[in-house]
Amino acid sequence: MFKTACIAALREVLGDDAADLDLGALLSPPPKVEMGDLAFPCFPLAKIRRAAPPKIAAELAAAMSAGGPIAEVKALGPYVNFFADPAAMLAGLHDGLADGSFVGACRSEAPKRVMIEFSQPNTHKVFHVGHLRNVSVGDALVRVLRARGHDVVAANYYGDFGIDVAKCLWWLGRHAQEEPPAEGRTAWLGDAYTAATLAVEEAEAKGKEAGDAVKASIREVLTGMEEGEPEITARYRETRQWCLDEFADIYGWLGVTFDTDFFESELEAAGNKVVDDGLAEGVFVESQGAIISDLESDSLPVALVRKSDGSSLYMTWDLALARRKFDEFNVEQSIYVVGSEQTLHFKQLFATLGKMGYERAKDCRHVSYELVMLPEGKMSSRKGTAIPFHQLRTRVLDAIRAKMAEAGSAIDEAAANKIAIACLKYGMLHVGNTRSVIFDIEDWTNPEGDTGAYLLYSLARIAGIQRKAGEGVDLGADVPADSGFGVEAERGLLNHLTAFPQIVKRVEDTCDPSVLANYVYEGAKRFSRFYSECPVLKAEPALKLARLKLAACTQRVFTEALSLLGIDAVESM
RNA sequence: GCGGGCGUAGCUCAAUUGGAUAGAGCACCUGACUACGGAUCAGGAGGUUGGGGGUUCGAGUCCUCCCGCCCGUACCA
Repeated sequence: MFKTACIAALREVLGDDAADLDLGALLSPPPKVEMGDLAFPCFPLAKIRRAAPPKIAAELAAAMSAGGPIAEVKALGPYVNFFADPAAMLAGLHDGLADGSFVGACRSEAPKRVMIEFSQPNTHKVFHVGHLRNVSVGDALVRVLRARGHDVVAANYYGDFGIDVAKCLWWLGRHAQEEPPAEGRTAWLGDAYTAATLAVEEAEAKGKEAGDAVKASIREVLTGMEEGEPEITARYRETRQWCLDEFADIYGWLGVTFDTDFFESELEAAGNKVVDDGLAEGVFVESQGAIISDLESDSLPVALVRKSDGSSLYMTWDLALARRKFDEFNVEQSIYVVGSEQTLHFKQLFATLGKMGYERAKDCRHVSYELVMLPEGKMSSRKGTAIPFHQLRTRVLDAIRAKMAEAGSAIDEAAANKIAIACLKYGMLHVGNTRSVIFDIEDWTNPEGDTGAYLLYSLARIAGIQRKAGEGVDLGADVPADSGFGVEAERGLLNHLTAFPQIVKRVEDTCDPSVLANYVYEGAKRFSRFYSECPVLKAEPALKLARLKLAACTQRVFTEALSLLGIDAVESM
């Protein structure tokens, strides 16, 4: 309403000069609240009107008058700055939140059916901090795209088969007397996998013969898995289930859910069929004894789809899986949340799907993100520096409980868990996808500063105000014009809250949840300033009403924004 | 070699997609009504945005050439 009023006012004074200008796009908030709520830059008019931008700004401002939602118009240098009527803006936001139109404004004009594949954990390997970034990003995207009105299928894809699994089982077979721990069995299996990998390397170091012997005995295990040899199959099924149970436990704790699960172990036959079909159709060709997808027309290197020994690869499974996504799930868009080291793989996958005749291949999207690092440097499961998830969880929880104890509050386990999750997810999400995340447990759980706890704290403070305000106030009532509402701290917060729908859209466009995470943090900063500068309960009735309404709006928007990040609010902490 | 990513305060990150004096947090220094929750707020100090050139009213952002780090580059996943 305010913005459209500004556009209308500009269009009126500009006349034909506005013909080629996208006024809505040019209008943007000034860097500081005291400069107004929206600004119009006059640079594009300089050529048309053949005058200096500041002069044009002054002329335009003089030609416009305040009225309706516009409280004031004035020129500031080369900009025309519009000031909103704060009470009207507050009323607009509050009513929009009450009748659902504000959140409704987040919705896309073109809803579609989209599948988001993320997490993709490997069984028989450690689930560690690094994997948490993928889960955080993927889950946030699922939530955001749903808020945008899309029909989202959240998909997981378990790497539960293949030579790596065989390695782990091979090692266990040789150390059968060792018992798995009660907690962290995935990590325990991961250790076995690592030990097996080291054993292979050691053997190889001794010579080709020794290396081949070890690899052959591992391959025997794989063959046993493929052919259903009883002992191997029993061990495989049991250990696989341990991993799936532990993954379920992790997702449960994090509040992450999937609509469908895919398993690598189920794609072998479909993969073979994709390759055979492709050969028959001339999509794939033979090369050096292997089957490839020639992507020269797409300026990409060839992609191997079947090894010369006849076995399939990662690409083969992914092609088969993509086929299911299109044919069985009928998705219009397919999103893959996978680390940036696989960028080439996905370019090749999408190009190959295009060659196979899937028009929607062009709407496939690889959401790539950089690695998680430790303050000491790269994580290495080899060196044991990767922090297994179960260990991470207890360490973060301990840090949060310690802080609660220090603050003298009774330790509320439910709240402690929510705060721990907020710290972890916010830490993973507030950095842009293209940059690596440095996981520093001290930093992330630091009670002071830019953390998930800070976000929850602002909500706890709002809840505190509301508890003391009681039920007596009718927030639906209008704020009188002379309430005194509208100082900088109030308008800064109000402006920020209003921008929420655009932020949600931007997250979809960029597939980068850090946009939203930073938005909430910035909002929490603005709320804290409001909180310290603007007493609510002690204010005069009219002003108190306005501030209570603003606090309520803040609560609604923050709660919604955090939920899109997969973070739950707490009442007290 | 080729392709992609990154480089912003001592450290960790932003910057509304080309706009006003490049902003936050940590760490350091100084303050805040016996408090609607101090897990907070205000202020100070800290910058040649890796470097050079270019595009234009205007560049951290776009083009170009260097430098540094990371990733990828058909029979691993």
